[in-house]
Amino acid sequence: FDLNNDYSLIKNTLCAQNETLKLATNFASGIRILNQPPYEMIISFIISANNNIKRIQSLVEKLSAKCGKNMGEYYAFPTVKEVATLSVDELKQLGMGFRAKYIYETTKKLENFDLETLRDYDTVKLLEFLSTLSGVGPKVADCIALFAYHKMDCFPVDTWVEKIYNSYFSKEKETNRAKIRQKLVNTFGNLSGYAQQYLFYYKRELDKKS
DNA sequence: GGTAGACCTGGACG
DNA sequence: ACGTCCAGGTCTA
Repeated sequence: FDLNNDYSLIKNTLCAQNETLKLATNFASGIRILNQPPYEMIISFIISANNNIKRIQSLVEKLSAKCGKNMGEYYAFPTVKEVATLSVDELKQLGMGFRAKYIYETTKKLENFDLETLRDYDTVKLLEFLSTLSGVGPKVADCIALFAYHKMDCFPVDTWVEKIYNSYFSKEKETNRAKIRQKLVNTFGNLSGYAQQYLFYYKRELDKKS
């Protein structure tokens, strides 16, 4: 948890942006941006591509059970060295599908790389590096930068954000996610990550009810 | 440099 | 029941 940040100040700033943010911050008031382990985020978000949340969770658990440390009640998310012992075929047997190759290649590349060194990078450099990993595109790179490296000037644009943008932030329909990202980051600056989280959960909850 | 299609898998939908 | 569609995108042509 990043308890050092003043969330009430952040919320007030975001509220002032527009009416949707006002609703979103009030609704999802308990949101916090976590600092998750980089490798775990990388693999988890590679798995998330063109997948549904239930299956994403299931696959993460299967991978953990396959090669993660037994913690008694559960299995820890495996280290890069542990995943590196698996073949593409074994990853496919877990149900990773076309992502098996991405996980394999990315893990091989990171096996002898210290992901902590990336903490010194600025956001642009970090995204640039992450994008070189197999299975990591713009959206996944943003998620890793935000959730593992706490880069708050990132705004991951997924299908939900695209819907939100076209519903509340734009008159004309925009499908180019790079453009959507650019506009949102221009709007929210260093609070982009927070805005994304508030809007994301707000929209998802909104759709559940209807 | 920007844009369609394909892509594992399994739960939901008709 | 059983084919079709779709899901927190990325890769390739």
